[in-house]
Amino acid sequence: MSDTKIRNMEEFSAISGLSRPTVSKYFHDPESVRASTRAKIEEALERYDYRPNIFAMNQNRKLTKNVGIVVPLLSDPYFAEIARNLEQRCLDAGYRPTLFSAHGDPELEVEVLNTLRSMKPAGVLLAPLGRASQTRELKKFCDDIPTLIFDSSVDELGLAFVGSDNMQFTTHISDYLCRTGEPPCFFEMKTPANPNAHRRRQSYLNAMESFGHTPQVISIAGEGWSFEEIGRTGGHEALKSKQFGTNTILCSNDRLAIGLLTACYEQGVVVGRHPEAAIRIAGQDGHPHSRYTCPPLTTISHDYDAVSKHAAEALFAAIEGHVEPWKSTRLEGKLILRDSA
Amino acid sequence: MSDTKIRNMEEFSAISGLSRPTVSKYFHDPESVRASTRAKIEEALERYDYRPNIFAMNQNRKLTKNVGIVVPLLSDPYFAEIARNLEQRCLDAGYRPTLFSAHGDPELEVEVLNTLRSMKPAGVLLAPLGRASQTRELKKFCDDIPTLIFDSSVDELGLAFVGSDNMQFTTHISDYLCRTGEPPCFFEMKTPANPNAHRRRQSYLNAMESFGHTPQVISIAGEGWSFEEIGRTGGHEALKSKQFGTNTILCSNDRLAIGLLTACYEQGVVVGRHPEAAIRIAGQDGHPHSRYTCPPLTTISHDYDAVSKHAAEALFAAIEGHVEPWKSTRLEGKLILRDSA
DNA sequence: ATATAAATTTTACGCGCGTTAATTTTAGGC
DNA sequence: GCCTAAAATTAACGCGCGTAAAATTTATAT
Repeated sequence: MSDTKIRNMEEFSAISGLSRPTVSKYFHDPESVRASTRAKIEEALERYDYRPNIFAMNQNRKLTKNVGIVVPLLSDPYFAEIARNLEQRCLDAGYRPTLFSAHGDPELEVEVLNTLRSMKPAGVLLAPLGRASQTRELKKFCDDIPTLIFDSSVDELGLAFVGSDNMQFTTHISDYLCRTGEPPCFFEMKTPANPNAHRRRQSYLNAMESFGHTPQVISIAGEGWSFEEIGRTGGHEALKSKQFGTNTILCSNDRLAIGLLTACYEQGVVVGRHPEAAIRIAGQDGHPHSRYTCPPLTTISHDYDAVSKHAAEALFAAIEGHVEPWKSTRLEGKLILRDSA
Repeated sequence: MSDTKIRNMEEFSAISGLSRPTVSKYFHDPESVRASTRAKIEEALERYDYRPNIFAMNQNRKLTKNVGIVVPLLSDPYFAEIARNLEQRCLDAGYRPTLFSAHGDPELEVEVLNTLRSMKPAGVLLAPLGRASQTRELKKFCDDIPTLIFDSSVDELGLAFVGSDNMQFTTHISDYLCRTGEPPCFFEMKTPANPNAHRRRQSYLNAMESFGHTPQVISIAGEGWSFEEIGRTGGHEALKSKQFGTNTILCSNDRLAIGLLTACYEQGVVVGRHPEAAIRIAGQDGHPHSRYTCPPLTTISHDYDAVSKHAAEALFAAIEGHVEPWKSTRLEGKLILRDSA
């Protein structure tokens, strides 16, 4: 590795014995130049560590290789995990991913979208916050930039939607709970931050009806994304005022369940499916942490890998020109049986 | 809002009735132009949504406004939280933060650093993975780009180090545990992923010595960053073979403690500080999840806000030319008393 | 009103690379 | 060795903005 600094592509093409346009072509697509030429460049690349100036590169290119990944809340390990998965797929496909989080704030989400706009991304993978108020901004964004919506769907925006089949989630786990004990009541936030919650409640109601059971929904107060705390506080209240009509509680999501488990612990309520337990608690999401609660949480898990694979591939296909009509793909979850229910 | 598209700064300066260099100056620093001029620009900004092309902007500027934030593992809520905090501070200070995670992989960390290099960042906030093998690459990076190291220190690299006082952490919580019950043994990974673990073990040994107690360190096997699973597996083994010489266990970090709590649950070992409990467990870090374990985890918490405030301010000061000699700032943690110990 | 400093305008070049069109070289088949 | 298609070179322009120097205008104090 020589340490003479290469200032630009002009200099680099000189030392590799080629012309600048050829080298430029190489960086755009290594396969587009002759093998012997490619060898020359890659040899020079070994000796000098030159990298094209990305700012100059992206300035004129109609299509950059940038891909934006936007999640509503990165501190939620569920989104962190799926973002990591997507990021890796972008890298493997030769794109340059950039990660953004709205941190639960709709205004920040709009800010992120604007930042993204100025990066001229080839495409964006977006898990929207799902506030109705932002749909207009969102629509404008999707009109300008190839955007694939994942996790939670908003109208028929973007190229396509890929996410989990929330209906199937709730139906499946409700079925399991009904078959193995008392039919569940449903524990949720009155004003959920995530729109998937509505589908889950509805599926719960449908499932209970089809089983011939009376549904009971406990909707607790609380705003924002601190689901565990909301679940804990709401759980305390519900326990104290004996709102749970059955010994089985299906939570709208795992984070709420985690908070409820804490509330149960704090009130000395024993949770589990063994005979001495007072109640059963189940969640939904397959949250990375659900394995480590006490008792470990029975839940129905997103197929993280399949969701991100579908999402990434659909976006890349669209970027590369394979036009397809808008489509919604909803993947099934897998029941994970643990000790809590 | 008119919808005639502004193509570039030339056009924008025209409709705001000013010259391009003045407008350019404004975007570089709004305070650098006369108030009346600023008003004109901002009025035009209301009517037309023009944003300077960031690629063209950054191309020639010696110093961009980009700031890189690099953490070893974004799916760890501890890093996610501190990254969020740092990101906000960058935004507030007028910088453009970009978030990166090494996802626990040293090679990816080097990749991230190279990507960052090509972004010509004004500065970087880096929490290194801490693998000895990477220090050379890391040093080269720090030589070229103003880098502030946080969370875990590597030699005397970069502009400065800001992190928590791991010695104080362990000393303080050891002291608490000794005063309130049996002296603790120390539960850690044999080959920790994070170098802070070594300081914590040493502080534990020192603390026990100064209290006149015999220390006991249980080092469990396991590679990588799946601390909960490592803690759970190692916990099971340690419990079965009765390796814990006391009824009090201080874990090297909260994630390990969370895994150990699960192991205890699974073996029917009651954890807590009440009379019926068999053992006490304490963690270290103040992990966002520690509040919701069962029992809630007693721990000593990073001062998230203070760490990120110090780190961000030190970097901004350096960027703005306030040269200071290398300095290490280690902030104290706060004991959080909960039910586990 | 006048002087002076500060702000703005004008003019012009450069950054590093994308890209295009015309020209020349090269590789591979006959 | 010749022909042809493919690849590389040459030459040149443009992208959108940073920036510098000189000329001009504006604001503020006297």
